[in-house]
Amino acid sequence: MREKRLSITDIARQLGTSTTTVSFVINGKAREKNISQVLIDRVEHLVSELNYQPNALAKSFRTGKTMTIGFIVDEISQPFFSGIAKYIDEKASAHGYNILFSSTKNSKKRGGEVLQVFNERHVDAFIIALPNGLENEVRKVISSEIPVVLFDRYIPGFESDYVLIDNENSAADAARHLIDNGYSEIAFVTIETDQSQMLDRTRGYEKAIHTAGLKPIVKKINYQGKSESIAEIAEFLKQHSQIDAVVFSCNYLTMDGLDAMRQLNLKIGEDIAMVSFDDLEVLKYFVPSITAIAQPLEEIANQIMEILMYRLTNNTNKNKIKTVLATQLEIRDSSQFKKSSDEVQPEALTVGK
Amino acid sequence: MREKRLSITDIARQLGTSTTTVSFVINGKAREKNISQVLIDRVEHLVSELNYQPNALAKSFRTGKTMTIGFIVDEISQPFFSGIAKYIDEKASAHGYNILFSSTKNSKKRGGEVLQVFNERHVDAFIIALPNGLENEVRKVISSEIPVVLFDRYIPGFESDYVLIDNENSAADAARHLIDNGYSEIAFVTIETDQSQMLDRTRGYEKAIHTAGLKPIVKKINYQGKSESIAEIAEFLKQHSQIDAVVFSCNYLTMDGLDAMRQLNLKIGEDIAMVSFDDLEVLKYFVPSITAIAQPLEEIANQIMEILMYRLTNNTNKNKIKTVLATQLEIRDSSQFKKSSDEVQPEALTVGK
DNA sequence: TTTATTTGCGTAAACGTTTAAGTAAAACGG
DNA sequence: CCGTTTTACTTAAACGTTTACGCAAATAAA
Repeated sequence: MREKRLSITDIARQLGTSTTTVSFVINGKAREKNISQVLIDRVEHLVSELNYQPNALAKSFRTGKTMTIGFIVDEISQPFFSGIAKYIDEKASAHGYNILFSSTKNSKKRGGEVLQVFNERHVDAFIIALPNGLENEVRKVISSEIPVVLFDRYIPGFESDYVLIDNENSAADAARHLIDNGYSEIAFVTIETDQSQMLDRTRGYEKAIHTAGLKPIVKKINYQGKSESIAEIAEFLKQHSQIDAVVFSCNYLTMDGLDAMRQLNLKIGEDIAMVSFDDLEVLKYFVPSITAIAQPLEEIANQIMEILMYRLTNNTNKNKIKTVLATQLEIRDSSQFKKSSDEVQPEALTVGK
Repeated sequence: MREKRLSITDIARQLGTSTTTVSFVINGKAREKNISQVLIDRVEHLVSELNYQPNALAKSFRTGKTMTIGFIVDEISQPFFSGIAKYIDEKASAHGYNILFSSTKNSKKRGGEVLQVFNERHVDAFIIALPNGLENEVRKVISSEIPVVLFDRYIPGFESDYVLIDNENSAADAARHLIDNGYSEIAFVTIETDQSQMLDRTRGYEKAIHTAGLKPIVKKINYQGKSESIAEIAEFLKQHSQIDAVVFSCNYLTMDGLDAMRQLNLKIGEDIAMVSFDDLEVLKYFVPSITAIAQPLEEIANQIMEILMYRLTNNTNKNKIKTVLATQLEIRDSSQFKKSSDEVQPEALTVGK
């Protein structure tokens, strides 16, 4: 038996005025609409006395604006996405927007459903980590003039606003870092995919390797599941025993790689060096700590919200805004072995010697 | 220039029928409302042909149901919360509900604002990790007959549905595990708070310690920030050099503890054992791996959604449902030292010996 | 003083649905 | 064949806002 909420009509009736007036006062349009100060005061007083809360549903229905942003990612529990979500929430809240989220599991089907549901709910804008194969559906949304900002990945040639990181140069940096530290048999472990960010990372790695006159060793995992992936990485490392360093192309491959190396009893920083694309808490606390390419989460979220706010205020979708951000290579102990062992924590390196 | 969407009226007009009929068909009430099969078919045909999508906003406005659940936590980026969010999203989506989330930063002010905003938006239900001091506001929501399920913590004597874990016994288990493995100077590091889950954990620890005839060593951190916390833990451990094991009462204290121990050059599993309340990926991959109390994320989410669905279908708020779930003590290498070193991985224990 | 403008409000329509209530025709019961 | 029930639909109100438009009174301009 939910009691009926106070409506703007109730306020108007109690004041013997019209809903128009009350609405103007509540929305701060009183001055421009020539409402007298006396009446403004009376309205405001009663509103706060009765603790009147406007019905956002009715408002949205009438105006078409929901003050809601749809946030669609592969999986909200992935630290990268929940980290972005954190900052997006902060910034959106500051602008009066709320976040409606859902995970797609990187499934086109789920993605399409979420897109449709959020559309029916009239979200004012979308923030999307584009799942495979959903381009056409997203294109439809974009052409219906609803602001869409993609992040983490995009489709080459796909016209939309996006915020990415410089995947190619980041991967190249990582490879160069290993090269500079004396490694020469540097592998790159990635997934079998046509997602742009993964291809860019692979290209960056290959360029750096070629530039150094080395031979690239690329392993593409056809990702079926965690245990299969671990086994495949382990097998790969066993088969290529010359490898002295590995770059893993994303956070979950890094984790699988850690498992694989543990299985093979390979000691990181000693038997083999590694760099992770994506920084994870575990990497910092690992002994020896593991070098990683850190994405600037807050900056990504900032840029996304900048674009969205621009789109939402200036009602235009023209001239797509394409932002590419730099990453930070967090150099840690385990990738500095071959060059000189002085800088490495003794207790990490003397293990088993 | 967003083009006007198709409305139920357009459908009705094109078919030369009434909106009522169309509405009934769309909502699957055609049979019970005695719509002829012929007409049903015509409506359904046109609806799919024109790809008509009902305006969820108008629907919500009319019915008062938004098919939205407000999810309010301290910080969505914390793995515990984003893990719960993941499962909640899955299960809610399956029931046609979407999740509107926001983080409170455990601030009463932010929490109150979020609560109010979500209320104005007429979310159908709330899932809340109750921030300090927000009891009265939440109580108001509950008494307005909107389903609310609390999780992670609650207020003793606060009448509401909740899903908790058995904090007291979990902490006691952890302490007993250490005792059984031969540790005797076991500290408990927690925060200065009156949050129920922390008090319960402390009580569990103390009971187990007392039962074993040992002396409790409790350190309460007045949490001001990460670096202060690390310093305080380090100072504490330095002052009490007799300590041979520590239980950290929550995930972020565990992380701070790792930092503090690193600062002091204390080798986990060797100089000192530890157990973390809350499992984190870093703990599993740490060498030696670190024992932790793992909360059953999916089961917690399951129970929350069970309660919510019950409340949302049976329109009653009476007889609060209070669920307490067991945890799993994930026993790993670093807490099995004192008892016998046979079971511990050699490379972990021989370090520095 | 007359006319034009500004001030200060109110009236009422509209947004897209759902649904109570009504109606006419068909089917049924006796 | 007449009254009753059932079938198959329609009419119209309602949900709580926003806002275009209208209008009278006050003020300014001429």
